Formats: sequence, structure tokens, C-alpha cells
Amino acid sequence: MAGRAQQSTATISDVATLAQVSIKTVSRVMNDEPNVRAQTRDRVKEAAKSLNYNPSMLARSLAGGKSYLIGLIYDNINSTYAHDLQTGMIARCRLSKYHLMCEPQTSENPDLIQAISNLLATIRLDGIAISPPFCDMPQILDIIEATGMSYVRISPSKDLGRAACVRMDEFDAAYNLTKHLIERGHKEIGFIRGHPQHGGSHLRFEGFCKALKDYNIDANQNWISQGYFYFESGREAARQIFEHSKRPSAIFAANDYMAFGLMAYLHDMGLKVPEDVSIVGFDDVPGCQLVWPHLTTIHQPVTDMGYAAAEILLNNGPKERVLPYRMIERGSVLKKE
Amino acid sequence: MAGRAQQSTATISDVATLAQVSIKTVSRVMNDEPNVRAQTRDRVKEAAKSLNYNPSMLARSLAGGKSYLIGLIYDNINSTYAHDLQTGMIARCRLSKYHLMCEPQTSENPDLIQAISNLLATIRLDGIAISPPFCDMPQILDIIEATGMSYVRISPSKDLGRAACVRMDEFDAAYNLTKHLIERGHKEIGFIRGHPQHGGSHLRFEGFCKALKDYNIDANQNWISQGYFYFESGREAARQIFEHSKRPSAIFAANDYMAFGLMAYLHDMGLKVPEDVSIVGFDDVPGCQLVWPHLTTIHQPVTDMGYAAAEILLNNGPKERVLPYRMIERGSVLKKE
DNA sequence: TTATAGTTTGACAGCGCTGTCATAAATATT
DNA sequence: AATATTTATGACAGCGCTGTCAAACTATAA
Repeated sequence: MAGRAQQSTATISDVATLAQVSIKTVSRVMNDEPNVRAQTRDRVKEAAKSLNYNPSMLARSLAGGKSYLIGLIYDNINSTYAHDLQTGMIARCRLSKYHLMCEPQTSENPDLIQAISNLLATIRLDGIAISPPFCDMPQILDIIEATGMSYVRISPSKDLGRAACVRMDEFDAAYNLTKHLIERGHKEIGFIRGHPQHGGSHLRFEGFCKALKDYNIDANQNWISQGYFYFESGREAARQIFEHSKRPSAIFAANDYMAFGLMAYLHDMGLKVPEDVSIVGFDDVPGCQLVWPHLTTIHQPVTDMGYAAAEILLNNGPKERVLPYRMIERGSVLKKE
Repeated sequence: MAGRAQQSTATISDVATLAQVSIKTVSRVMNDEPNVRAQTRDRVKEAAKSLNYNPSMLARSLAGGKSYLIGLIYDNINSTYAHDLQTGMIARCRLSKYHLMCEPQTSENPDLIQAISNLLATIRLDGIAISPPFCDMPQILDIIEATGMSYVRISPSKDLGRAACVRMDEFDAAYNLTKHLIERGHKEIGFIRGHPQHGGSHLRFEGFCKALKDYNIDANQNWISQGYFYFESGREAARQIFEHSKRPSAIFAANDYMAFGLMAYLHDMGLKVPEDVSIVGFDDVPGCQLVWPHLTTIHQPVTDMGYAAAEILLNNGPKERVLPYRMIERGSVLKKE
């Protein structure tokens, strides 16, 4: 097992002795509490500085009932998404001297509920953020609520009012992206759906359908295919779409990875993007600028969502934050006529 | 600020009362210590289970002098790398009921040293892993050593013997990748160097040079260009290489992102990969399978390295682990003649 | 001046565990 | 049966802080 903690770190009583005050006064100064004479405050600060003293997070946690830790439960499948969420949360945590506990999970884990329950019992987090697909699992929300801990859902798709949440308007984004296709002259539009367990899938599909409807375009069921959010599933879904004799002029993939799979399929079939088929994705993962042509997509403000989630947890902020998305036009859509 | 910790969690004394033993005995059972009668052990375990008791990490840390936390200091620039490292470390942590504290930093931060110093003082980590470029900064290693904390360097390039480390043989990998190019008939080979501060850059370049030398090929200095490990720097470095009248038949980019930048440049210039120019990269980031043609590269076992690093920290394992790399042949290299 | 309120400080308990050490019980040895 | 040895258990202190409350000190009002 790992070695013992270090020996030679200053404690609060070292500072108290040096500054000739009680440890409680040092505590007050370190926590910026009121009712400390300016002169005393300075003396303590100086003493702390000269000893290079930093309060122990552990001891503060135990004594104060706050852990200075918030958690993030995420699915390890989509590494970029998780990483961006972390980055945003950590940025906000640092402002409040908090730290982030990262808790990857997989929805396949049969002991998922127990694992999360144990986590909550062993570490008294001051709050927890839950990203998809976990934020849509009622059982998980139940056990969190049972602990009385505050939590925030990131991009939930069911039961929106249940708890604090951070999200973007995926329906609206999908609607506008579809509209973008229609406005460029596309009428034969296919759709590759995402993982049915991931809430975003439905919202994106509904936005797509609504746009078609508003523009009086019939959705051809042959061009609607099921994928699961990863590359190969996009390729496979594409195969099913192009099995049919008549083919669409544009395809909306419910996320970028499936769009990449679709592009690979098209490449193998000798079909050109966007000349033969236009493509749009969703998420704006880094790969969008690597594929050729670059992929037109919706940029999800993932880092901002992480930041906002931490903000809600630390600051008891507003219970719902809807962040703006951006449509990123690149080269994968052909303007017809 | 965040809410108070939850109210209704069982503590060790609840379990002790229910099992009719002292809290110390409960502690022994929870920590699998010897000298507890089997019958007592069972009674305690049952009581713990029925109360859904989990020992508080915080309290154990404070009392026991172990924090059950190890840290990872990483550069947030390269998200995939950091994420994979995290994944490996977390996997190993879970086996020992440890948790990972992620500490992104940027080398540009003027207060870098102070930030790390404060971190070490506020959280008594039981160990810390340092990835590039931080693992090559002597100042950082100094302050860690001053705390007496155990640490492990990930892919260091200077001063290898200084502390425990996990790495792969980058020199050898670069050598073999260059050899691969030579064996396919390439004699005019360029190189895009990586960030001079990142150690790997030098090792990779040296492996390249050694291979050329062993095969009696002169390195044309016009084809050796400086990049900084990110996409645009690869494009810019490519521009400099192709300024010269004579152009190489193959280029080795010191990492994949620069290879992608190079491919973008070539695409813009109407040059075909691999017909006109063969390309190899280094790292095997996910984008390698997105670009066309797919990039031949060296797969770094990053997740395994994270796992091994945590293993060393938690287990006082061997002081050095050299992990195997794999050359991944894809479509970006042309076999000449 | 004395009463009153507000400000500053410290004593002390205790957060939920583990380490140390003493004691009790079980087992082995003579 | 008496003693030595091992095994099992608990009492207690204390990890480094914060919360509570009371005491001391200062400013203001009457």
C-alpha cells in the first residue's frame, strides 16, 4: 500500500503558536470569517505564509461537515465529452477551493446502483453531477435523493423538472440543423438515430421530424435507421439506408461518430460527400475537423455545461440552465440547384 | 455554498452497537485485520450490511494518516491522452478502494509551482503521478520530494533514474517506424519535430536519426521542420518543408495531430497521400481512423501506463515499468517500386 | 458615570475513524 | 493444575480542524 502521509507539514497549531493566538482565530482568518481585528488577521496571515501553511482539506471536511469535494458520474464510452465536462467542472471548483471526484461508470455494470450507493456513503460529496445516460435512470436519482445530497443533471431528457439541470435545447438544435438542410434544397433526408437509452436521441429525432413536418416534407421510413452512437453503428445504419433503391440526398446522423461511420461507408461505396450525399452530425467532437470534408454539426457547449453544473452545486444557483448551442457550418453539406 | 453533508448515514458506532462489540472491533473487520473470531466477524459484517454501512473515507484518512487518494497532474492540452491516463489509473484505484484526484495544469501558468505546492499541502495524497511535460520539470520534482510523498513519472525523458517511472521505448518505436518507411523503399524522408519542451520529441527524433544512419541515408535538413505537437503547427511545419524545390517521399510527424495538419496541407496543395507523400504519425489517437487514408502510427499504451503508474503508487511496485508499444499499419504509407 | 450593545477572542467538545496499549479469553506447554 | 503463550477485544487518545458558547474587551448610549 501507499506510503504514509508526509511528516513535515505545518498544522494550524503551529501557526497559532507563531502568531500568538488561539487555533480558532487562525481558523477564522483562514476562512475569511468576520470579527477578527485587522492587526490580528495580518499577524496570522504572515505566520501562515512563513510556515507555508495550508489547511488540511481532510480535517476541515471531518470537522465542518463539508467535504470540499463534488463528484461527476459519467459514462466512459465517450471520452471527449467526459473530459470536457471535467474540464469545465474543475475550472469552477478551483474558484471555490473545491475538488472534483471523477467516477466513470458503465451502464452495463450490473452492480451500478450498489456502486454508486457505496460511493455516496464512503465519500460525503457536497454535491454530484450526473451526465447521460445515468441522469435519466430513476433508480440512481432515487438513491441520491435518499442521501439528501444536492445534485444536478446534465442534459437530462426525461422528467426535466425533477431536479436541477444543465442542458441545451437539443430539439431546437436538431430542428434548425434540419432546416439548414432543407434550405439548401434537400428534400430527401435520412436520419440515423442514436442509442435509444440515451435521451438526446429522442430529442434530436423529434426536432428533425418537426422540421420536416413544418416544411411539408414526408419522412421516408426507409431512410430512418437505428444506430447506437458509435462509429461502427453509423456505418451499419448507413448500410441499411442504402440497401433501398432510392437514396436520400442528405443524412442527419444523431451524433458525429455515427456521421463518421456513415462517411466511411460512403467512401467504401465510392459515393462522394457532399456531392452525392450531404451529411450533418451533432456534438462537434474534435474529429469533425479531421474528416474530409469537415463535418457540419451542432456544437454542444460541453465545457460550459460542466462549469454551469459545478456552479449550481457550489453556489446553489438557479435550478435550470439552458446553454446556447452553435451550428457549425463546414463542408459536408451541398447547396443544391 | 454547497449543502451540508447528508444526515442519515450509519457510523461505526451504530454498527458496533448493533453487533454488540466495540468500535475497534468493527474497524478491524472493515479493514480485514487478523485476530477477530470468525463468529464475531460474521456478526459485524451482518450488522454493517443491514445498516448499509460504509466507512467514511474522510475519517479514516484523518485518523489513519492515509488519504486513500492518489493524484494525477496532467496537461489539459491533449485531452485524449489525459483521459486515457485517468481511465487506467482509476481502474487500478478501484481495486484498492482508492480514488483519483485529477489536477489539470498548464505549463504556461506562472504560479504552477505554487499551485502544486499548495495542492500537496492541502490534500495529503498517498502518491502522485506526473505526466509530460511536468514530469520533466526539476522544480516540480523537487517540491514533491520535499514532502516525502511517493510519486511516479509517466514517460519522462530526462534524468530517468531519478524516481519511479512508467514509459515505453519511444526511441525504439521511432526507430522501427522509420525502418518501416525505409523498408518500403523510402529514402527521402522528412521529419516534423515535436514541442522542444516535451521530452518525447527528442527521443522520437533520435530514433529517426539512428535508423537513417544505420541504413546509410543522409538526413536532408530541409526536410526537418519544427512543430509543437498541435494540428496547426503540423500544417505550418509542412509548409516549410515543401517550400524547398526537392520534396521528400515520406514524412514522419512526431505525433498524430501534426500528421493531421500535414495531411490538411497536402490536401490543400492537391498532393495525394500516400501516392505522392507517405505519412506516419505517433500516438494512435482516435482521429487516426477518421482521416483518409487512415494513419500508420505507433500505438502508445496510455491506459496501461496509467494503470501501471497507479500500481506502482499503491503497491510499491517495481521502480520502472517499460510497456510495449505496437506499430499500427494503416493506409498512409506507400510501398514503392 | 453606569448600563447596553457590539466586537474580538479562546476554551472546549467532537467530527468518525485508527493506532497504541492494556486486559481478557482461549490455547499450548510443563 | 499451574504457568506461559497466543489470540481476541476494548478503552482511550488523538488525527487537524470547525461549531458552539462563554468570556473579555471596546464602543456607544443614557
